Amino acid sequence: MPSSRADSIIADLTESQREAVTYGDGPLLVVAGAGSGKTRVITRRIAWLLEHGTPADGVVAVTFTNKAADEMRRRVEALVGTAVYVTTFHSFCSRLLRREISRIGRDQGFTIYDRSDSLRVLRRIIKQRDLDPATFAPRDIMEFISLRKDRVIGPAKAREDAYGIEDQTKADVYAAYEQVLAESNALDFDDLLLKTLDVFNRAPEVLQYYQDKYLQVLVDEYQDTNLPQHLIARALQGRHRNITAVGDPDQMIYTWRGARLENLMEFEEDFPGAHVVTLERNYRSTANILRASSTCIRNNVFRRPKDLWTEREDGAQITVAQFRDSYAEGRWVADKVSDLLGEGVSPNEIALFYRTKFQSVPFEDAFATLALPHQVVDNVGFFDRRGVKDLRAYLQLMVNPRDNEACLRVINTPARGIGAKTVERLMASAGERGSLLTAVRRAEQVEGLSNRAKSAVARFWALYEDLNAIQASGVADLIGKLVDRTGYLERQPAEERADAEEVVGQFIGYARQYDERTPEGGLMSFLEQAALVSDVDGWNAQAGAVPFMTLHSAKGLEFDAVFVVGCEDDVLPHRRALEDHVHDSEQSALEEERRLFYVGMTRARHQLFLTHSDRRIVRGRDEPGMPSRFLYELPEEGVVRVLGPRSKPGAGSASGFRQEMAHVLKTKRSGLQVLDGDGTRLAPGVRVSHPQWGEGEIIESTPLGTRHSVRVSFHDHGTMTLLLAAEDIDRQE
DNA sequence: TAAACCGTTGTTTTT
DNA sequence: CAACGGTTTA
Repeated sequence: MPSSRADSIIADLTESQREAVTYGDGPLLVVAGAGSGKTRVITRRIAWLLEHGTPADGVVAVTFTNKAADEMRRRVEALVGTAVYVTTFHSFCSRLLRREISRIGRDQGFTIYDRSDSLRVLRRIIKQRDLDPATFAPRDIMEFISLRKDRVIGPAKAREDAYGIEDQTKADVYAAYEQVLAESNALDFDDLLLKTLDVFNRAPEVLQYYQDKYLQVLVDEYQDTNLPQHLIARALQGRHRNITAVGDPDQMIYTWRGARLENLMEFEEDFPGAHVVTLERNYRSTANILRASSTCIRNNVFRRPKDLWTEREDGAQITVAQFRDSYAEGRWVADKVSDLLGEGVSPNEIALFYRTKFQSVPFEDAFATLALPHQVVDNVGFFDRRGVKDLRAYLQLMVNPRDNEACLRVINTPARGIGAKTVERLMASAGERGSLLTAVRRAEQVEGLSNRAKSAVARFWALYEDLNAIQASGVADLIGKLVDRTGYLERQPAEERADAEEVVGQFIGYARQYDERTPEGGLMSFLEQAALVSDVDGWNAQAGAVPFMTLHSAKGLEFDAVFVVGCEDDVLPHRRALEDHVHDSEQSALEEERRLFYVGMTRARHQLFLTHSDRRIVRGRDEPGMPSRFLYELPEEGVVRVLGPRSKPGAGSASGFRQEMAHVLKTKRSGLQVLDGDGTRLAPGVRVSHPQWGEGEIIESTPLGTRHSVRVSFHDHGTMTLLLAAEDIDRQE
């Protein structure tokens, strides 16, 4: 019964896109090259299914990030006016486990441990067992465990498979780690997937319920799914066998996290009778960009050959530019972006990608200097900051009193006289079964505690009860009251106070957004969301700012103009990546790095810039760098190579650099004093004083995230552009 | 107990 | 150059 709306869903699709969208029952694999309309196919297919009788709540679509899920939900809703369940594997599992985890003898109030929580647990176990920290570094053991969890190998099997005493010991630590997490009623990221599989295995009726519920299962980015995710997808498609997997082998970039290309390459064996549709026409990029990226990726040997084609024009040439150092690189990129903005390109349509996060710094400085709007996409970094982690731990402990990790974190934060020895005795008293918090409650009976310690612990217990009694109108309100009652800010050391205030303020702001979006949400789901955020989730695509992000975060996005910076050997490809033993050979590790480069290039619609420097600062050291070997793999045609200025900064500004030299100050202790008004306002006309440059007047002030880019005309030293954060300004008394 | 000090160590990517 | 761990000191 194709309605006219159903017709319009496929009206503007090509033959092969239409084939994928309208395919009937049974497993379907869509191998979709970069820019071939993958997202379009998946959203249209959902719309098509809904128009052809599938009820809205019979669909589950899985994407890679929450951001992508929101976007897809929005698009489907725009097409057919119905909301469907679009989620990530981890959110899906977490939500499922909140309902079903009792089936495997666990409690639904579980805490989700992130990597740093897991590392703390491991550190404790390692110390407890007196293991040599050189052979048994927490990171190494974490890797050992995670590698096994990605392959659905439990501690017992790990122990069996262990070859040599070292792996045996690691397997023992793995077993202990599992026990500690169970005692704390905590799950790590991998557990979310594994426990879901456990539930499916141990309670077939639960699996059957979900199989009956989800008549259509769609999974995006299938090339980056790991074994547990593959098994979950396969379990869900159960009897109806309606699964749609979409992916591109050339964009597999998560081997180190357990991604298995086999999930995609052997799809037809895992899902017998599967239909395969291949999309090879690229609609996104100019012919130059497509040619360059295809030429490069063709160097991968472990690859099923695929030839993307386009009917587009050659377009602008790709620029490969070389610089003296990363600061020159930053200035040039900022200058180019400034030109693009001048030509009317929206800042939302320009992006900057790098291999590693720390590479953002010189670019942030350069952009700030020219007052160019930009946003460093690093959500996870925010949730990892100390203040946020502390407050989250308090909240977590309220939801899950057994969470020993959270308890350990907050019991003496801020300092309240409960030292390491006291904590140790409490832990000993809690023993195998009871939680640390139980020991806190019964501090009176704990042996070996001084009266002073006992009363300090009793005060902490009173505080905990007090926190639990808080009546709050929402999560933001709750956090606010929590900060008050714990004295979190007041007891912060003076120099960290401003920093902590800012972090707390931002966290409350985040919670307020949550309260507004999900008024019925509740604390547990807030914490869950906070635990499962990804970097790109925090990026506002409409913010009018150029996003800076890692190549990994860039997957699935597209922009008019793209800058891939730091294209140097040891960075891209990354040295550590080539040493990684997750890969079975250095060759395959190199190929993954090449795919990463490929992902970056293929994000660009019209303009692509690839930059590299001869020197860069690594760990405070100035180190030489060679052009990335990938740059030599680009074709001659459609690529122009330019050399940045060789001269020292400031000494002549040959090729279009801004004449006015700007000084970017370190964010701390700039020593700038505001002489007018309340001493904090950074508006034009306000007089300021600087220890080095004397007095001046603000000409222009542009907010840049948490900072301000401020142009100041100094009476004796001309115009400077300063990058200022609130704590940089010495308030006048 | 906690603050202050000092030396070592490490940095890839992230749900 | 940070961040963290371990030590010493008040």
